Amino acid sequence: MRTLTAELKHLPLFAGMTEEEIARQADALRGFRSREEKGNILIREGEKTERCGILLEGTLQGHRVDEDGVLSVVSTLSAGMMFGEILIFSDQPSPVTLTALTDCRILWLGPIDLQRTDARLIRNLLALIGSEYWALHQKIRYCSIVSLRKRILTFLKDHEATPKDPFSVPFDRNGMAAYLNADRSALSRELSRMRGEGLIDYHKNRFRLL
Amino acid sequence: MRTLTAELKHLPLFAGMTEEEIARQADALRGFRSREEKGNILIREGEKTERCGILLEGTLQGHRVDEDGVLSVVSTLSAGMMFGEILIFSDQPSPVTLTALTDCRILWLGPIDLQRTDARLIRNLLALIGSEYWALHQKIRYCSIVSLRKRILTFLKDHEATPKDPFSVPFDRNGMAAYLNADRSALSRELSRMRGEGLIDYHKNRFRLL
DNA sequence: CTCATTTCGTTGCCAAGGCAACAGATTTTT
DNA sequence: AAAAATCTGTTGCCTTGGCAACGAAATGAG
Repeated sequence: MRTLTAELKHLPLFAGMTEEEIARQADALRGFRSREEKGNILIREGEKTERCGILLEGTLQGHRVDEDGVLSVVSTLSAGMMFGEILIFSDQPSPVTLTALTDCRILWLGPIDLQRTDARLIRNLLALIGSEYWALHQKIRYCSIVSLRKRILTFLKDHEATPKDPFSVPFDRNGMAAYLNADRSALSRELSRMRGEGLIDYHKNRFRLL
Repeated sequence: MRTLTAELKHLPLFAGMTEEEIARQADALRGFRSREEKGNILIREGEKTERCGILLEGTLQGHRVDEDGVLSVVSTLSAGMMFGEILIFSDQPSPVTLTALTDCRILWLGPIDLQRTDARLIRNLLALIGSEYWALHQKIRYCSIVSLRKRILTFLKDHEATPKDPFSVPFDRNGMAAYLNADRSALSRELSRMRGEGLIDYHKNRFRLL
């Protein structure tokens, strides 16, 4: 673990720390790497965990399936993002199931001994928690919009980097529908209506607001 | 501030700490008390803050109003709960507006210097963040249930302390509707249907599952 | 290349529930 | 206590969008 800190120094968790500090902290944090195949489940809904992780490579998805089998996608994680870091300090079970959407490389951390942890790292950790908290609020924002059209538009606007330019969303139709709590066919229908009215243009997961 | 630690030692944030430690930490945390009248806004959506707080007495509500004036209630806080503790370590703006639903007493804390903060207190803080995170996931769980009836039932089950016993929910009809993302009249209609079918019984904000 | 599998679009049907409007009940104000 | 304001229930109307079913397109496997 004390090797390969080069890959770690660009991670938000280690921001502002020297390689030496990182190596020492990663040691104290009991870090180790693993590979996960597409489809693997990293954390199951309802389970507790004492480890959190950083996604070094690949894509993860946090989701939940209700009694009727309806899939609800809560989050999508891309490289550099962290997961489980909120769980390990409370004894709450995981609210979602975390699955590898592609082959992944993970850096696992924990259990974390706060006494031995750098204040700088704790600050970074808290900032990361803030981001995740924010993402969750976004999801709630979408959920609480009644009209599907407005829900879609809000979602798209939030993903638009610069006005009028095309952009990608990190979902296929199914995923997008599950994230927006909508029926896939209803989503398709509404999207093509919106294209018909000249509001948007799109192809696959690339969109453009007009 | 170094007085009146008696009231603080039962707060989750100070769990497991001696009065002496609490007094020292509360000092380091720049704590001070304030009173807020019913209707006061403590934090406004979109604003950043470097202070967080603990609700010593009263009730707070976190909510958001969309462009069309639709109210969405995100959380309700009762005495002992904390707010804003996630915000102060990230530079995210507040995702909700926090309003006093009744007259309140608040203990304000921050800005927090992590270097000078007890590890025990940080652990407590992280545990509290975990609870809030969990509550947010609950809200998402409700949101993502399509059928209003199931949404109501899930919500009620989560508030039922012991099976078959009556229990209160911390909302009036309007609040409950806003929290469940439903129309108030639709909620009333569904509730009386459910009563008609012998599923539940209720009066005002007291319910019973049958 | 062919067959299989997954993904995406389309459309008809229909029920859930949003919306508006009103009435009774309850609470607060004066 | 009277009046005002707020809260809750009820009901009719009608749109939104869930559901199912199917075909086309795209992707992948053998």
